[in-house]
Amino acid sequence: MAYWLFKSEPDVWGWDAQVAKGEAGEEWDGVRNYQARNNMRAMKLGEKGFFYHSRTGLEIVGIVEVCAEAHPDSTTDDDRWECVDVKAVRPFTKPVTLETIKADPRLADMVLVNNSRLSVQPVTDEEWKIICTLGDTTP
DNA sequence: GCCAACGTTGGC
DNA sequence: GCCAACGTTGGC
Repeated sequence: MAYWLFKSEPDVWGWDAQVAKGEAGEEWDGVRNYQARNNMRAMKLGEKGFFYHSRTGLEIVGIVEVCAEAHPDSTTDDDRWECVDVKAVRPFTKPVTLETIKADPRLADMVLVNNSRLSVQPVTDEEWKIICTLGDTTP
């Protein structure tokens, strides 16, 4: 069971919008980066990921679950691009800010810290547990 | 709003 | 196949 992190600008697609989609979930479309796409191709049904607000939020606000494995991105005719569907699982009691993550030496190797431009990233089991604890939610 | 970092494109 | 130019992302 792998863990992931999805990044989005809250003005464009935020946690509230994700929650509004309910159980049906929504395509994580618009990704035009091979590394991010490859990460989505590796995702299995039921795997979980963090939902991160970039640019105007800079914090992890909740947990989403993969509810459809990789399929063609409906927002383009270019067959190189695929995406998964995700649905909101639960919000964090306390959002975990980038500042908090950077300040924690145990999280120094996170992709979020070292490659901030990658919009879909893997998260290790250990990082997952630590951040869930910081966010006051069950892993 | 700025700008550094990164990824992609395209001419050679 | 290289690399300069360009566009985009995201933290500040």
